[in-house]
Amino acid sequence: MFDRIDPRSPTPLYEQIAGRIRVAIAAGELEGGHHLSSVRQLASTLRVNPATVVQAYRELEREGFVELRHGAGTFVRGVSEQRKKSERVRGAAQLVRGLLAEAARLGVNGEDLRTALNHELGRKVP
Amino acid sequence: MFDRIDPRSPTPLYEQIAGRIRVAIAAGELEGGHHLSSVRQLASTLRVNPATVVQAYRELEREGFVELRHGAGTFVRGVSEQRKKSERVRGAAQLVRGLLAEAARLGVNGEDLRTALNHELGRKVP
DNA sequence: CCTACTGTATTAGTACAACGATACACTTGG
DNA sequence: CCAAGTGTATCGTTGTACTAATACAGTAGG
Repeated sequence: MFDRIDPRSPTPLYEQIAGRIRVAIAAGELEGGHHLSSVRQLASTLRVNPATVVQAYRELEREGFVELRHGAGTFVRGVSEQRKKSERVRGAAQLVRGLLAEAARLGVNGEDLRTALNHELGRKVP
Repeated sequence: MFDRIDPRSPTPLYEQIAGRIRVAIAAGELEGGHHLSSVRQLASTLRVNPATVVQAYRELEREGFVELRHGAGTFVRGVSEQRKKSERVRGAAQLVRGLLAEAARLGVNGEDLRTALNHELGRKVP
């Protein structure tokens, strides 16, 4: 799962790590109860400091994807499909609000954004 | 135009300043050739360091909105409607690509984004 | 039980962006 | 010509995000 992790990327290491695991969970590759690699183990695999892995795990915990159990390990939290969907919707809404704020700053209107998004997604309008 | 500028906002001062001017130009409130406030003048109005205003002006210059003339002042550049539109489209595309990258990191798919955007814009599908 | 494993907490170092201070160089109007 | 006003360049201080280092505390299997 961690073939390539790039220390020179502008996106922080802990974000890269959290990102991989997050999409794996969202995609259903990791099921609820799955025991993730320990902080030290993953850190040594990635040639990274344990604290960095902790930061990634903590972020996933805040988002409700995993559970950290002191002394035991870190486990994927079981989430219903319903919950997953509503989480995605919530996340999408938040992203879009950020996008709109940014666009307003730049003087770009919503219609331009919609056009651009449709273009980027391949123009198939539902 | 600068009723409120917030030093404690997470968005940098120079971004706030550039943002105001940018939308004013994009909206046509400031026409080509308009002489903007001088660096020092605007700085003193905003209770901010001149260098901060310079940074804002420079950003607008890179984006082609204004022109800085040494010793003379800073002026709004005349841009054709055509150019304005293509600039908006380019900006929108860039924003959307950023959005998609962010969404991929979070495990949110394009359809969710489209739905969220339509929802946020009031559902009217062209 | 107790050892070897787990996460936790605190601190430090590094890099970088933001902002400010100050001295410099160009333009323009009188 | 030159003084007043303009942008320019450079440096220093501050705050913050990222990563690492190290010592602490809980859990569980032999």
